[in-house]
Amino acid sequence: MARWEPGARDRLERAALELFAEQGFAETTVPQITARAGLTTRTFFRHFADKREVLFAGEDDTPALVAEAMAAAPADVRPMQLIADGLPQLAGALFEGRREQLRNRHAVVGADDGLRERDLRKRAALAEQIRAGFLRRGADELTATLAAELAVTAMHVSLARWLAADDERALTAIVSETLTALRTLAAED
Amino acid sequence: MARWEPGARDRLERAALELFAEQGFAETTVPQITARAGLTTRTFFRHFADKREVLFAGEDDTPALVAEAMAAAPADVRPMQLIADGLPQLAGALFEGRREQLRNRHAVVGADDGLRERDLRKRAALAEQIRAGFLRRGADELTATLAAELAVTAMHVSLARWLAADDERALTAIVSETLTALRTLAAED
DNA sequence: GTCTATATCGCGATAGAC
DNA sequence: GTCTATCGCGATATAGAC
Repeated sequence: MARWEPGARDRLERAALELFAEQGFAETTVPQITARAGLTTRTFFRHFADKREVLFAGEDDTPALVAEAMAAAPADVRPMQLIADGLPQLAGALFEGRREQLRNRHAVVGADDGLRERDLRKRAALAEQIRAGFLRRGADELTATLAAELAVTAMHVSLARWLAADDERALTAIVSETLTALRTLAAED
Repeated sequence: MARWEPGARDRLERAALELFAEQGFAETTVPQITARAGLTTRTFFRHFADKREVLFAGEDDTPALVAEAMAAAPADVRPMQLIADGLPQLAGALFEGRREQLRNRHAVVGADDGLRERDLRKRAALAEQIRAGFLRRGADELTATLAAELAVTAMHVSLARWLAADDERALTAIVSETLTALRTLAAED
């Protein structure tokens, strides 16, 4: 018998999610989480930098998938083309199939200012990564920055629409639609 | 003689800014700030929700100016048109003339993760306000959301370019240029 | 694992403005 | 009087140091 059960990180995540849903994020303390998971406060902070982070640990593979997608495209594909071709698929790969779980998480995050801040920071970090990717592909500074912001915006707007929808439309389709709307809007005038 | 000096909020802001510049944000404690301002810790938290907020109090008139600009435009002006016409002016009104001050603040904010988060949240709140404005002007949900995100993105990218530039180009011109680049990018393919 | 600094905020009281 | 800014005390949680 091991001195400690394996999967501490997992149990912490689960316990936290449950408690956040039951009592709200701000009302839940780290000692409560660790008590439910059968661990100590110290252990919690060894796995997560702060209390918020436990909610965002699930998204940790996003950067790798993004990097992969950006590196895989032929060198002559231009930014907007890459976004139009790659973003719908990427969104599908990242989120499709976990709609209910993401809906819960979205509700918890949306209900707390501090969590929204963290969410925003993750999004900004992603934009920065994409921007770097476009620069590496030869785009100029301004184009790379704007394309990255555009991609991240399209992604999160699409995700929100997908989670809010009653029907079962594929996220992939919603992303494409959002991108089209964005291009129509920009062309307007 | 008054039991307390007036302008507590102002003194707190000033003291905080000084200390942040002298020692950095994370290294400055609220008791230090209140000591310098001649007040108590409790008073600080009655004026500012948390330590970060003291750095963003200066931007408090932005929402009013935005609301005014959106309400002033004729009803038949479409979102992209409104942005192209209004954003450069708005940016000028909000920031022009305080370049050095904004550069300092930008450096302080950029050096701390927590402050970046707060900055992002302010930006998100602004986007939400603009989105509501477009909805009130009759835009559909998706268009309103995208137009708002586009406007806020163009603004902050422009601001960053303006602050980073060596020359003395007007912010107004940079905003217009950024918007053009964004539209060119979106049209690409 | 333990110890500790300090951020955060609730409560009740008070002083002056209107 | 009522309202608002302020104060002192104290409780609790987070997060980093040892």
